[in-house]
Amino acid sequence: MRELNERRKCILRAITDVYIDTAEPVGSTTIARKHNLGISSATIRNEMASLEEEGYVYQPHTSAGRVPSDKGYRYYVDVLLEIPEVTSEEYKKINQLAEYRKEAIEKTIRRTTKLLAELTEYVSVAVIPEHRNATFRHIQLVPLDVHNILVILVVDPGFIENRVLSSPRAFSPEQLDEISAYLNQQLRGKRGEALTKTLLSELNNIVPEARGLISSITDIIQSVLTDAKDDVVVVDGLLNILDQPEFQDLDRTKLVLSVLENRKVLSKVLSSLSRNSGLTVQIGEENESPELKDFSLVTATYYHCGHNLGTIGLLGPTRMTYGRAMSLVKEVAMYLSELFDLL
Amino acid sequence: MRELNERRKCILRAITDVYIDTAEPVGSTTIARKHNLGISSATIRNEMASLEEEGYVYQPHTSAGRVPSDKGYRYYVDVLLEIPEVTSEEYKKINQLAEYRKEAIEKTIRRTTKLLAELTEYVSVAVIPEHRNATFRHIQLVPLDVHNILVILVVDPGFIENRVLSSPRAFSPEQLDEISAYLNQQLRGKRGEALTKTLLSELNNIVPEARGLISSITDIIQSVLTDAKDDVVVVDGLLNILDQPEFQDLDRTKLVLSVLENRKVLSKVLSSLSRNSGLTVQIGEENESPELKDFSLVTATYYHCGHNLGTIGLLGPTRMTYGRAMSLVKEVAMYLSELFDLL
DNA sequence: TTTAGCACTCGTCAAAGACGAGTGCTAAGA
DNA sequence: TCTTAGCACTCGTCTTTGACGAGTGCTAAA
Repeated sequence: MRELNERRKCILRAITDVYIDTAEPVGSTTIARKHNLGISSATIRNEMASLEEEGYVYQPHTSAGRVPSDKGYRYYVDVLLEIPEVTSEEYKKINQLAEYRKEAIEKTIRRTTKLLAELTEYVSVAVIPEHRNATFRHIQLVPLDVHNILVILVVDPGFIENRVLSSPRAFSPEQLDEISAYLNQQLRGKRGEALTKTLLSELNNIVPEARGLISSITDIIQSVLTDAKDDVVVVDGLLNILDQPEFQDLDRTKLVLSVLENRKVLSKVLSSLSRNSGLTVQIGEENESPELKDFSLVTATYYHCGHNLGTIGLLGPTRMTYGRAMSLVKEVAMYLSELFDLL
Repeated sequence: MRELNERRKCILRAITDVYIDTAEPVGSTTIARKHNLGISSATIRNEMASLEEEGYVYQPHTSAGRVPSDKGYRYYVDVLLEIPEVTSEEYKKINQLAEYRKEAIEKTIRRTTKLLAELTEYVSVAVIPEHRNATFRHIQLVPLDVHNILVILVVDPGFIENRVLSSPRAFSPEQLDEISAYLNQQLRGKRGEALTKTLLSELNNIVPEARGLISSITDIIQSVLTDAKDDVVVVDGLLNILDQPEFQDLDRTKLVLSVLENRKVLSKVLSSLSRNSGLTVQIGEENESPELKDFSLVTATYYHCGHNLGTIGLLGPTRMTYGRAMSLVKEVAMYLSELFDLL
């Protein structure tokens, strides 16, 4: 990408700023009036024509003003944009999330997603990491009544799984304790692979009557620790996009909403982004999925002890306020990482 | 409400059926043609005028056909409608919910709500009962590490609460066991009121070092068992209403969606309905909340051992397919009740 | 009591035209 | 060579107009 000269930079920035603000194609006179660059509208028109030739802006129709193209937004984000600080107001709200630190990780992420949606007018998304990288921390077997056993599995970092197992046979608390004690001793800090056949048969030897129960329990552990289930995608503020002027057309909006609602597309996109690190901006057609070609996606990954945990971000029209979105997303991801490191 | 004569019944039924199907005002000729009642359109026009006079139908404008009023729908539901059986297809899907029986009650209800939304083109809603009526079943304290203790509280029917407590002091597993054993022994099957000061001070005597921890734990129990938190309202298929032809106007739709999304209104309406028993149909202005005046709400309560547990239902335009909605909601509520009785 | 006939109402849709925002081009000035 | 005033031109938007038709209520005859 060739450098633009200073004047064209100014004009592109002006076009983008105004368009982000108004959602209307920006004409030469508007720029000449508002951003007094000491330049007439005619000159601006000439420069605009050049910018169009180079693909930074385009005209929706002949007699309209200019709108930034994906390439234009890209240049804007990479070169022209100054990322603002988050306001103290916002900072305060983000830090209030800590009140909920006592909940499981998943709820914290949901709450954070909600906050992002509330602070912006965009759709907030997050992947709650699958447990594939999780390690065993603790298992607890609680006899609920004669036939039902509550299995509580705690994995690192911070996930808690509850399942109820029904069994025709009754087991004594001691038997259950033996099973859980053994598992806790053997598996602590380990991954799913640690659940070997040897281990299993040894456990069966210790409590031979509980063969069936043991296999159910280890199934649960296995599935929680290693199964490649789909990442959980959290979406909040879906209806925010209804307030965006580009979604006045009901049919198109319905299409878009259904794409965002069913989550498959998002799951794919976010999962692939979670391999990146730091702050990422995907603009329009840069998105992997053609369904998102009218959207931009600002994401950041959050960590647990330096370990890539998941992705959180904002999805809006390409005409989004990149600066604010980027600063918020970054701040929130950093905050989450700090929070989880305390766990 | 006076009885209508047979012919008017037929005409009202025809108007309602056709209008529910097409969402277009129904003219006299349409009825004369489709439902050959052996009667001319002119006669039907006369009868329609009478029906209008009595308030069962109205004209959106002078030269339009007739549309059922709330009163008309009410008569239709009460007198004219035959409630169909659920199809075997639907029955099968409902019964597949049982596969998830092993999960906590809350998830089952969420899943059921989702199914209702998928089976219909309406918005599916449910109240997950607050725990106010819950009784204590079991508590388990799991030391996660030196400073964090996982509190697992199981209440009847079938709710499981997880909380993590951080404590500057370390406690031995034995101490934790003493606390939980005591609580389990004293509180089993009891309500929040059982958590008396006497009990608390006795517990403090048993493990005096854990005064702070004990008060955190009992706070949790207290809040889960008795605190008047808002009912959790589950909404699914919110976007289904976008497919309804009456919601083509984007502004109105946005308004409606925001009402349904924020849940306060729904919470109020559903909570008051949960006092009813059996199948309830609220039509248009019959709804407590003016925001729902264009909607009908079909709900049923579900039970646990004869005890009123919560409400589940469907929300659609007044022009909804009452028969199918009613049969589905009823079936689903019955199914849930049976399921929970097994717990 | 029913119904054919007819005048009347009124919403919808498409075509036509006014309007105006914005452009590109040209030519003159710095 | 760069800038800019001027101007003709384009084209989307909004409003007006009129044709169309679905549906009505009323009247009068069967």
